[in-house]
Amino acid sequence: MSIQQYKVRDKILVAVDCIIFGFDGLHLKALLVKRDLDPGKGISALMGGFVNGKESVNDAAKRVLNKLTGLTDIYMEQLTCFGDVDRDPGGRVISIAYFALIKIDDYGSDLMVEHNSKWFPLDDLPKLVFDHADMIKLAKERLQEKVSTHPSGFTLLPQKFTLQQLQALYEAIYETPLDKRNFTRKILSLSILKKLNEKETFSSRKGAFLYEFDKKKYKILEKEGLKFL
Amino acid sequence: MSIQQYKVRDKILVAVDCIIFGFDGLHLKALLVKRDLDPGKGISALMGGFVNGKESVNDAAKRVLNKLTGLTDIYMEQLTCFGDVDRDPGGRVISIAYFALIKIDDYGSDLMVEHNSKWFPLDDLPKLVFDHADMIKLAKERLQEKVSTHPSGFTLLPQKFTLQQLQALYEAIYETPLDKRNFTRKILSLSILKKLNEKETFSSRKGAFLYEFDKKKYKILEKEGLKFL
DNA sequence: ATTATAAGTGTATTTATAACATTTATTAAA
DNA sequence: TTTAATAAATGTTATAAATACACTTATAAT
Repeated sequence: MSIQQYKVRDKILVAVDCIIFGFDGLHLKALLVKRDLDPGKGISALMGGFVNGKESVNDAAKRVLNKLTGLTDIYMEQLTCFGDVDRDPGGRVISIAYFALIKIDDYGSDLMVEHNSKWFPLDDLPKLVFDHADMIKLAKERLQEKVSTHPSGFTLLPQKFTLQQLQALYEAIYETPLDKRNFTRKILSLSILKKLNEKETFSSRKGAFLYEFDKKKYKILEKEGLKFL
Repeated sequence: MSIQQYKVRDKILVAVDCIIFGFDGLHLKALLVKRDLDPGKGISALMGGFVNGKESVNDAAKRVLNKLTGLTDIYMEQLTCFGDVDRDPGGRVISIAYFALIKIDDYGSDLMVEHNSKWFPLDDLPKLVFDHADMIKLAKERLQEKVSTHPSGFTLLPQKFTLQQLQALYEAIYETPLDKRNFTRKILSLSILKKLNEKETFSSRKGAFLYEFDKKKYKILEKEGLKFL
């Protein structure tokens, strides 16, 4: 219900593109599709779509993400707007980029076939359409900042995880090795992990204790501001 | 020169809005105008405008900012996209918000008359149109993060400034008092300030030494990542 | 019983942050 | 010319955080 319309001006196509991060225990990965329309048909691209007039930009991003993954309640936040005039040779399209973090195992192989999608390690990306490589680069930087002050990274791990998995995740995100003792001490000192009476015995004979993120405790500590690593 | 056009879809009006920060030595302020078109005519608002089809979103923000201030080379960065469906009762308009930092003295009173603009302390803002209050709130949070790792704050001060002015600026941005000795030691330890052989004697009998930001030194140290406060 | 594997753990050093009060330079007024 | 007033300049100590570094332990497979 508009109370008054603006006079005719340059309307612009608005798209959303999603940088979807996953973690396989060793490498940070991005989920890419083969673009199914020209320009750039057949080239690797981020999952994206146009924002329609009746939905918010955030909702458009959720819709696109849900279409690709079938998942709802995905951790997602807006990255930035890419607004260069010639970024898309198909027309004047600005794109609002979002980055999302999902558990790589939640994304089934049937969906990969259906959407012609594939995980790529961040350090070995294929050629990408338009400015999508810039988007991924920026998203990675934002992810690094984010996980240093927020527990968002846990979203990339299974619900139950070992301290070594968590460390491997931070090492992959920061692209730097970390000292195991210092890492363990630091992360446990935050007291936002719940140690379970379960071990994962897949990767060692001794077995490593599993932990869970303790959301309640975190909510209490959040206000004062935690520093992760 | 498009190589192929997308088929007709929902095109959307795209606006930019600028949160322009200034510092008067005591308070952090935002520059606001009286909106000159409906809806919301006469109500306080951020300076904004529509993005036209032939300019990048960033260029649109620069244009709008230049129109208001007459200034070029302003420190500015994109904040985020505000994309709710009903955020603007005048129609479906998404807005890319930018925040800018200027020296309050650079903005002459003739321009204030011409644009019906005025500085408001952040803790005493008038009623604002649409979601502009949210934009300012978010911009302030981003500014706090920004100045903790980048020397952007200097952009709000005169080129030559005293350590007390700099401290007052950080106190205003963080909304918290800081210890003078600790502040001085910390900021000087970064060695990105050049002490001048000049004193400013306006606010004390003894006079306080003036300093300048040393851009060259900063560029060298930047890579390793500085932590300001 | 032995071996192989990754898990789990402690200390000492360095660096950063935080808390805290007096002296100094200068001008204006007595 | 002394005195008073004002803000500038300055140092130390205590606490907390980050870093560097290597051996012991639990378990399953042989």
